[in-house]
Amino acid sequence: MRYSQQREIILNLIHSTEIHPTADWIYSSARTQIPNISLGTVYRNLKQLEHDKLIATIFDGTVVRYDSNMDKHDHLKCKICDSLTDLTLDYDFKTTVKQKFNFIADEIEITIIGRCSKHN
Amino acid sequence: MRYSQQREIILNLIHSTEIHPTADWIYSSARTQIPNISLGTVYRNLKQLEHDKLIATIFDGTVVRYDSNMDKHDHLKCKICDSLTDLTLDYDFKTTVKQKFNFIADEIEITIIGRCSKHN
DNA sequence: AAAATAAATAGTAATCATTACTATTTATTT
DNA sequence: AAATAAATAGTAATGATTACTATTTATTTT
Repeated sequence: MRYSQQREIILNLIHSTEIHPTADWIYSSARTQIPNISLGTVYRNLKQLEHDKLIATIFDGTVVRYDSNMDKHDHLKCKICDSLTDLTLDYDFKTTVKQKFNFIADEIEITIIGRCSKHN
Repeated sequence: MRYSQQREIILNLIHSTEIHPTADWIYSSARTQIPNISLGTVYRNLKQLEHDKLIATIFDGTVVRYDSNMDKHDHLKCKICDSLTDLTLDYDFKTTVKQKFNFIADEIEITIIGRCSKHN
């Protein structure tokens, strides 16, 4: 993968925030640095960065968000402020589903939806 | 909510299958019974049925699926055949996140991704 | 049972996120 | 410095979903 300033800015933006930004947020933010960056460039680079395991994709309902935290973790989603917060839960479902369903688990996605500490 | 044949057919279709169908599958299937049913009618009714808690929405990556199983349950997603299977896991994360994060959990979505018994 | 009504429909246009395409630019190699 | 192939900007196309509107239809009222 050849260097590009666009990709570096996109990756830095994702690392700069905890909000788990959308492609559109990244596009708007990148434009303050490269005003004529193309939205297609953002999407292409997001795909490449995900493929190279430098960022992760989160499916938040129907919208796609990006995460710079590559460690195994789960999410808290606040219905009121729409925030998505990382947390690490303790479980061993892989063993359970192998035994009960003969299912080989590669990943486990857990999202807990409710009200965060600021909104209850 | 006034009766309509279209809504009845849509609800029956969702109850008739285990595949957790998409709006498009429901539209195609409904057309065998009402050839000129409108796609907008399908979407409008899906929303109404969900609002009235007769069906549930599942976000499978970026695609939306519909589920007639309204009991609390989780999903196994096979990467090979793309099937989505219901299962019920045992956990108590609500207590954990209340204690550790003062987060009030309403729902918990768990999807286990991997290979089902037919594909390993 | 017929007329009135408001909800639901079909069909089409609009929107939104994402992907595809292409001529031009640019990082890297020769 | 020239060659080359990857990356870009800009635009068009796609796919899922929603919005709009004239017409139809289930239900209520008379």
